[in-house]
Amino acid sequence: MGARRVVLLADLDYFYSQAEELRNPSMRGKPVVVCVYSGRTEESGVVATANYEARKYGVRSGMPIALAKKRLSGADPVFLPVDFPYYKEVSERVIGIMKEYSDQLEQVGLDEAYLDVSNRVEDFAEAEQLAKEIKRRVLQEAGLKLTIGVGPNKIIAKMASDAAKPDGLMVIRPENVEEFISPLPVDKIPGVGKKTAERLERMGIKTIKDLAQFDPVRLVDEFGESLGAHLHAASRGEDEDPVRGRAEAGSMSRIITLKENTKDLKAVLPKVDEICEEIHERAVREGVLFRTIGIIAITSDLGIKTRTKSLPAPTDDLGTLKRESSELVKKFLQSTDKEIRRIGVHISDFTRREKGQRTLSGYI
DNA sequence: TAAGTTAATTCCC
DNA sequence: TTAGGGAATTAACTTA
Ligand SMILES: Nc1ncnc2c1ncn2[C@@H]1O[C@H](COP(=O)(O)OP(=O)(O)OP(=O)(O)O)[C@@H](O)[C@H]1O
Ligand SMILES: [Mg+2]
Repeated sequence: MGARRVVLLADLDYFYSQAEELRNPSMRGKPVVVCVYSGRTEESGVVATANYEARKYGVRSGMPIALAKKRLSGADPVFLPVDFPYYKEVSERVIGIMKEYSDQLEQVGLDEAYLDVSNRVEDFAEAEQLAKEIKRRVLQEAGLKLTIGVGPNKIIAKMASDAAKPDGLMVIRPENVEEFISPLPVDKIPGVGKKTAERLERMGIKTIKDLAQFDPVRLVDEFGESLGAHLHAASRGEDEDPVRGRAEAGSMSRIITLKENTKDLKAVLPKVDEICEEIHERAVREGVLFRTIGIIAITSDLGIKTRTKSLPAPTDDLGTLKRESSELVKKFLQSTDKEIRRIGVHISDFTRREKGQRTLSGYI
């Protein structure tokens, strides 16, 4: 029961930029920056990712495009818009190769996958050889570099990969877990983001060593049963979370940036209608019915607000989608004084539309 | 009081 | 100071 595991985390290096270099190899050696343009002004938007040539100049994911341009002036950079369908295609080729190495594969986003190889290897030395083979094959057959972390669980595999990138391989055996994690800052623990790291810092906890020495009862007190226990276990390098395949896509969303911030419902509703039409078209094309409708509003202070409503029955009716989305936006604007910067619509709680299935359409 | 449902948030890529 | 996807937690409410 709960036999010791060998878990591997494979993470493609600077993925979107690397995919672009694959499509156009003449860009290799130059800084390549993949951008999400918002359309508000000519250059508004952020960097999705940048290759390591660009990172040398301090360019990072999430950085405004204008700042990246400034940092790269004179460095002969290439700026490209994101192309999700292409990255998805490239990703599928890579995941296909990895699936040959374990039937326990958990994909995370487009560029990462956990593999539980406990049944395929005898020890960590063998896992290291397997990881080398995966790296070799992904490079030969898909043309991409990646980093692999190997450990006794998902958290350690992930932290090993983070420490080894780019084009790296790091194996952390159980007996080396403590020395590996102790000196690292707490925000290197997967699941500890900005908010949690700030709270820990206020409690005087900066490194994982600090966290390991802290009274677990007080952690649970502070952070609740789940996060408190997770923090304590992680500080000791322990993590039982299994590698498991993820379900098919269960939601669709589309969010846009408005030309100008507004609190005027009449200015937002036409956009909401357009977004609903796009999402509806995709839902019908993919044959899904949705039972939950939501809106996402990013306010001028960049706060993220969501409002959702569950329907009495699944539907794919456009009128219902538009009515409910509009209603949620209207109620949101009535509940606040803030201006809206970005607006989006979200559908979820899918069931597949079976042949000839009918729905309660257009209910009120 | 327990169990299910709904809505909002936090965190991940 | 972006987009689109996912998992998990938690609080509040409903129902049995
Ligand atoms: N803030 C972001 N906004 C939009 N897309 C992002 C953002 N951060 C990461 N991504 C996209 O997700 C992909 C995977 O993210 P990840 O954190 O693995 O970084 P990466 O670009 O692959 O770099 P590396 O893994 O070498 O550090 C990236 O290629 C990237 O383009
Ligand atoms: Mg990556």
